[in-house]
Amino acid sequence: MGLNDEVGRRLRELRQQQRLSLSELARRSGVGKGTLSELEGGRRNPTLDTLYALTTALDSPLSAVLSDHPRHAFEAGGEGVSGDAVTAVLIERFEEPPAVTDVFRIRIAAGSVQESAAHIADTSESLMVLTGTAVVGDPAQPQTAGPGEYAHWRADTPHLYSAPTGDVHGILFVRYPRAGAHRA
Amino acid sequence: MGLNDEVGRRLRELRQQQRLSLSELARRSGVGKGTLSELEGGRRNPTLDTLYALTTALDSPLSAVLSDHPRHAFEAGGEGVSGDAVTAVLIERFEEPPAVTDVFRIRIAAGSVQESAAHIADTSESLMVLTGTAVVGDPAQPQTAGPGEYAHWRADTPHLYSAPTGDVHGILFVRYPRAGAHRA
DNA sequence: AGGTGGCGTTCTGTTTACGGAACGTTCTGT
DNA sequence: ACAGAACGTTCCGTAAACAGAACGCCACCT
Repeated sequence: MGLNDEVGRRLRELRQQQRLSLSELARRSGVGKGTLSELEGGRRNPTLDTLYALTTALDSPLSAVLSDHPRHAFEAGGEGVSGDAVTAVLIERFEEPPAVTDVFRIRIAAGSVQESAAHIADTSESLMVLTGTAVVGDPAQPQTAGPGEYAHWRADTPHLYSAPTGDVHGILFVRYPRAGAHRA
Repeated sequence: MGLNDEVGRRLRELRQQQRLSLSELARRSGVGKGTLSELEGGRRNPTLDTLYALTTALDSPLSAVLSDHPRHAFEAGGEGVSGDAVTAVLIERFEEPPAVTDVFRIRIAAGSVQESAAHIADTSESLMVLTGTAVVGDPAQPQTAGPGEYAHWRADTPHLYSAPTGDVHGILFVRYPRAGAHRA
């Protein structure tokens, strides 16, 4: 049930869908046909270059051959249940001398509450809600933001994310100083 | 030109986002730290197993590290609201029954002023400034927003975008009622 | 100060993914 | 029947990806 079995299987499927022989794909991609044979059989652990050469020759994106695991846990580790209450994917990162801003596409699962530990000093977060109603920020004085609304809070203290009434989608901004100090 | 440079760069970004040291990530993923160091430097051609071990330890999907979607989608993304002074690329669109929200990556050229005509009724816009200082909104009472700050204005009247002191980068939200009949 | 422990890089020996050659098989055509 | 050619698999020498050790650096101890 290896990852390489999976990738090999997909590779073979893709090739056969295009009515290409193993030899022909090897020729077009520049990959040795022995390599390709063992790869499709899941008996090899391909390098990125090899995968890229093959998917390109198959006119497919790399993702066509990788088991797409579209889950990303936000703020994993730390305390508490880092479950699937909040998922976030980085879509942009801005760096300028004094600070860095990360822009995430975020989803808060319906009915869930997640508390996040403090980040480094002078970190702040902002949320633009796209759909749903979010309750976020300081646990003592949380803010509520609905579709099209905006919230801003300090993130150098513990803070929470929750979606009491239904799934929330939004864009989250995390802004923190550029200095590289570590906290305990 | 390397695919491996790109992957290495993303890997490092992801790791730093999570405030993990190289050594710590190596420990958690079971990947040798020498390997990880050279990988982040683009001096290696990682195998699938290695990539998977790393992205799993980073709680990210494999695709987060493959130049496939995340950032190239922006460059490829076509639809823009472009004038002389303002360039914008759509990065996300949310549709829910009452309204649609478009999320743009926006740049306002230094020293420029652009006025936009009124959009349809009940349209509003919000801007999160990432770098620079923007002056935006109602021409009679424009708002100023610096890095990390936020502005919101009605867009069903003429409104302006300007960057008096230097290039401005940000994320622009345009929210408008859903086209067509009002359905409950 | 010396010591301790973290960091990221470079070095080293082992393992293995690679391209290509050699192989057995099957399917043409003459 | 026998080429001839294509197929996919297995073999082989080489290049390189790997884990881990050794290194130099810096911060914080006692």
